[in-house]
Amino acid sequence: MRIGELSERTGTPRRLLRYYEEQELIASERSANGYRSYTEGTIDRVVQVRGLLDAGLPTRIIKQILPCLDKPRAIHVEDADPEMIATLERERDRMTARIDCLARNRDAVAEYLDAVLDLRGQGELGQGVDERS
Amino acid sequence: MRIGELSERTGTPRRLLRYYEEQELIASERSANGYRSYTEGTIDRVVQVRGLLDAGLPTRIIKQILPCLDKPRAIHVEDADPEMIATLERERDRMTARIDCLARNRDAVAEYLDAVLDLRGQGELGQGVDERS
DNA sequence: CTCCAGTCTCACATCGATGTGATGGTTCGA
DNA sequence: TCGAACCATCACATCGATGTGAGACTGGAG
Repeated sequence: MRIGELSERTGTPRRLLRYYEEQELIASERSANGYRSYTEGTIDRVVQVRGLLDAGLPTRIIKQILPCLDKPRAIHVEDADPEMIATLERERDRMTARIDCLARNRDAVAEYLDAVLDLRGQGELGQGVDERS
Repeated sequence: MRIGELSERTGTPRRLLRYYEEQELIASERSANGYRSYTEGTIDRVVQVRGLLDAGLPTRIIKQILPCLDKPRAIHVEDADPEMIATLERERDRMTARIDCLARNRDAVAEYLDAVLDLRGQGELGQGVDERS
């Protein structure tokens, strides 16, 4: 498919698809006329990339961890480079920290929301509960 | 405490502490001489803010969810504003999506790492583990 | 053939988070 | 009293992700 379709199907501006390619997060073939041509698989890839970007990872890191996810069972010698391994371990731990932080705060927000919605349901919201105008 | 100590104890540049205050993510008193003065509690607050920033939330959103976390049991009438509730629900769901995405990818990275480290342990890699100088 | 929609590249603008430096006031110990 | 080490504000720079528009090519529909 060409860039317009990929853009529509992933909800991603063309500009960003070109940017992701420049950052080597996605790849494309070129048709005879120079147009980019993507495979179906690129859709999932784009979604994944955007999810990671949204979760705060920079393209530099995403580029490094993506190869581990494509070919879950294929391990390449160059991947075993000690530096790369250290990077991956660091990022794994950072991701875990992020997850914990997000989960804690998400739970707190959810709890708060439940409490507020409870009050609304009971029509107790006026002077109610914690009083305090 | 003053800004220097807070900076050291949170590992956060002074510049950013002032920025967070400008964005209303943290608060400070002012001493007679105009110096900022923080309470012990500000340390946790800063850590929390930085965690959320690192997880991809913008200051605008952090500012909105922080009040729900401070006073877990105190619900204020103004918080029950339908718009605010909608915002919180949206953010809660976005955070959940982020968590899921991060967890999936973190697990994949971890799995990959385990596999690579296994190989190294068994010396099955290429010509030689890492053997390297 | 012409028009229009899609694509290309390139360059500049914006936005949020962060770095850095200038300039000046306060505190404190040698 | 002087200098070092704080602190203050203000302004400008940077960096990554993203927006936007110009100028040119391609290809299919009318």
